[in-house]
Amino acid sequence: MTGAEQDLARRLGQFELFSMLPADLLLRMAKSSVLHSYGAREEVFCEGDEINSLLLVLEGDVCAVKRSSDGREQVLAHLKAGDLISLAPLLLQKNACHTESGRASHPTKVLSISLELFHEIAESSPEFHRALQRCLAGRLEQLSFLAASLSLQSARSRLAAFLIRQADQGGQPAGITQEEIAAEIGTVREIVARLLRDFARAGWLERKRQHLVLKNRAALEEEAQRW
Amino acid sequence: MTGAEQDLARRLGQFELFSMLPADLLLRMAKSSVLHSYGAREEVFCEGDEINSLLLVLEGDVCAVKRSSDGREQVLAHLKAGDLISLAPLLLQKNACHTESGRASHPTKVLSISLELFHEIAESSPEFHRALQRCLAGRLEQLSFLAASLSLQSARSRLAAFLIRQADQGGQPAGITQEEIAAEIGTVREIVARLLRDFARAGWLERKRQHLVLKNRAALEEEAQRW
DNA sequence: GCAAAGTTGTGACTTAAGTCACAGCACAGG
DNA sequence: CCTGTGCTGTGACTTAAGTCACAACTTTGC
Repeated sequence: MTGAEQDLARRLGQFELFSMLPADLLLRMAKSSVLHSYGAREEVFCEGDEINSLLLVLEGDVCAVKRSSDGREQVLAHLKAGDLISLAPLLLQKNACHTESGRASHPTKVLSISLELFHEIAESSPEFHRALQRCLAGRLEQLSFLAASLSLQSARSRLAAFLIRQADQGGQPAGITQEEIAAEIGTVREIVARLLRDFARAGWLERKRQHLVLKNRAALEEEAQRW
Repeated sequence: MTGAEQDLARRLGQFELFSMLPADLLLRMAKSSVLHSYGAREEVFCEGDEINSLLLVLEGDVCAVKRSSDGREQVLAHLKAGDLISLAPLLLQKNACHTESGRASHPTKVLSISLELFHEIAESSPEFHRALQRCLAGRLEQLSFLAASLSLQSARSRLAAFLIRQADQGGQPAGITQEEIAAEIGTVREIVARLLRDFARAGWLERKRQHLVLKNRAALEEEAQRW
């Protein structure tokens, strides 16, 4: 038993999903797992691939995306530290496949854990079941919101909402290209560019290449509320 | 103990979600529950209302919808016999509110069960937890698909896909208005009318007022595959 | 420092989607 | 049987969104 494995086990125990698991189980997970590292924009998994291990995001951020034949993408979820990848297909059947593709949006570390161990964990603790449920329920709410906003809101409102969300999380929206913003809000790069220009002209923000500074949050919030 | 209650308990036990529960628990559910009936297009619950009991669809079909301020609707899910209503918010916090509105799309019976009893059930059986997870996971996959198709597919393709789905379930798509189809596929009534005309002109279906007869399923399927 | 690759800005254009208006149809209930 | 009410069909129009083309600007790597 190495110190690194104990360290990893401790980190696992800090994730909400695993916080109720006994130390020996965490240690077994740490021991039997394999670590993968990905650079920004690198493909982590691919729609259609068979799921042959449980993938857990250790750090970074993986976007779950669906692609159209003409190369457009829609981001459906962000999987961050402590999140499990392709959880839904995994729970629905044995020998499941990824139903989305995954791309690291930042440098990311992903832990690969054997499926047998996952099923053992799943059986072990009712608390773990509750945590899984909460996790699924949260994603369900997020996706409901996304689907509704794609259907009922304009690209303009979705962009405003996205900017607000970004600002709330990571300080200022930075290090993200217009192409990526487009994939988040369900449109194309040019539309994002034009809308950002509109917002800038209205004095709501300043644009400095991948670094947007919000100047009038209230106005953006109002725009985001339009349904 | 009346015969009706025993009968209800038996029906509950036939739903996948409750099939693992002991007979006495099913009977307690049946006894303490209240039955509500709704006509077609009647409102069952409303976005923003507090969730003060567990709602279970006994028979019929409830659409979970979100509305925009200008009166457009997007259907996000269909809750059928054996499905629980507003499950996600319920699992996420105490004193939760409905995050969508619900409208019966056919005559529908809904059972109202006390939240305390629900929590007791939830604790009782690990099998129940697994069933809940599968239920959540299934809805997650459906919503991912919906969000992706709203973003990446044309209204034309979404309509074709919808017609195929309808045909696969309930025989022929019947008893549904163009307005309702529009809410399903995320567009407005006139677009549905025009697209149906196009399909009819191409000989892919026949339109007879709420009764569509598919004539060329292969062509529709191909249209539905366009991404 | 320069070439290459990626990112952004923008005008001109096309097209899908949505809006408006209104006529015809069907069928439910007096 | 007629009359209201809701559903459908459709043309004309507007607008949001998407496409294309291209110039300019940044960053990266050699």
